[in-house]
Amino acid sequence: MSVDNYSRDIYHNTVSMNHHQNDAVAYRESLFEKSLTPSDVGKLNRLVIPKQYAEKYLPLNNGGGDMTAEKGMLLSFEDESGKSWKFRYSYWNSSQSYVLTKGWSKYVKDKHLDAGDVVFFQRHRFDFHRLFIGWRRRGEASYPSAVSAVSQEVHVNTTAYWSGLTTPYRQVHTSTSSYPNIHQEYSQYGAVAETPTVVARSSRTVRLFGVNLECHGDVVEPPPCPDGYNGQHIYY
Amino acid sequence: MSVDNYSRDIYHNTVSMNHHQNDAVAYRESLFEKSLTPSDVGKLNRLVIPKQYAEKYLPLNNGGGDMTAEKGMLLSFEDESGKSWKFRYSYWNSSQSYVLTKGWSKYVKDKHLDAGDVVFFQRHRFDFHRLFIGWRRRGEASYPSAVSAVSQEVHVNTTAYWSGLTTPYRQVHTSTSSYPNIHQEYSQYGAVAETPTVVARSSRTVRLFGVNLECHGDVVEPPPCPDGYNGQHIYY
DNA sequence: TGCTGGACCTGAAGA
DNA sequence: GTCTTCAGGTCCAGC
Repeated sequence: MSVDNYSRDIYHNTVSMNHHQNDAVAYRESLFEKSLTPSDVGKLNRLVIPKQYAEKYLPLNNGGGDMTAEKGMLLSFEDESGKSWKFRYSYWNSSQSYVLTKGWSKYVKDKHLDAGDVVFFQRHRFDFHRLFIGWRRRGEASYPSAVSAVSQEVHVNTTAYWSGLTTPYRQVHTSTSSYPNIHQEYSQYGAVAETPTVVARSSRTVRLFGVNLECHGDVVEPPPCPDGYNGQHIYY
Repeated sequence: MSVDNYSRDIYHNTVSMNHHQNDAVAYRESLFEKSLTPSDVGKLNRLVIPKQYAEKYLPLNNGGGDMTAEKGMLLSFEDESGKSWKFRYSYWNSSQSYVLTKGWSKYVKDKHLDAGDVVFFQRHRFDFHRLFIGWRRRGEASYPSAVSAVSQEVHVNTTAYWSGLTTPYRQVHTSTSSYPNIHQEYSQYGAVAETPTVVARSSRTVRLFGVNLECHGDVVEPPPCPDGYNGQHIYY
């Protein structure tokens, strides 16, 4: 059993759940979102990830000499229904850009996404290995979507203490940890394992996957996506 | 220092120079020329090289197991001002054609080329690694252009002896020699190195880059581009 | 075959 | 001016 299966939904019974959600949504934190361009939903079958977000939250170079960086990697994201979506994530040297390729067109079709619609990305607040993807129609505020509604709720619930963990991936992960979700299979629906392996041991240290993480109070960084992506790319 | 730097312009001071030229132009020999199609100067950003000339003078498969053939290669051409132009040169299986892609559109813009204009390609008579590119307006004879004027002059000066070297590239180059100009930087303007490494040693042998080349008198081949390209692609 | 996706390229726009 | 980003393209191998 993988470490992720151990750690899934450890707060399932300790946090009030929004009835729209199936899986510890209160512990998702927003990373970034993007208003989809015509190309993102067209025949190019790829999503360009704005470089600033890619390098901050979805590093290809996995903290060290990981060879997967060259040829890209597979990332798994859970959607609002708990379904797992796998996308190939890579860097295109020619255009100096980060892209989701393989699997992206299926997602666009499944959700009937159009240009101007918004996709957003989240991760588990404590388990950075768990990534989430959501979407909403263009023009909609973020609350009508169930997932993003809770995303808001999570934001409200964020304490000053935990905001210290809202840092770019590589700042809290050592080079020895493998990248989130690569080639990992998640169960189709909500997890059931409740054996906790993430335990808050003091006000300043969290043991996460066998690693003690210091949560420095002096790390003051705004939440990664507090007000959404003020996109330059608005269509319609 | 590369072999090209050694061998550049070794005849600079031994041959009368056309005052329009900057760099041993008397030793350029025409390879082929092409009347540009609308596509060649349009948004496709590529020049189709007629297959017969491509295979004769710009072989992608560099005489052996060179891996650069698969992904194409970078070729450098000097223009009439001595400026170096790099083009990606490759073979498109889908259309069974040879093309210059990357860099081509810049050249078209820089020279303000239109459909019907003519581009021509030359190489150094003794140093096949040096390639040249030139152009003229549609309808112009080849003499008004400085470069092509000298090209004519060179042709006149060609002796029966030297015409034995006017052979397809692969006939005089072994598989051990790397391809011309790949990733090589030329100085922006005329070369200054005058140390000769090309030495005529007898009436039948030329030492070129450390290789003795036999110049058989019975090799009778017409000059590669005696009268220009009798193009099928004439516009206007 | 047609479609997906992998790698490449360019032009426009902004910094 | 130059440099970077990225939207909108290309070709083509594989399925």
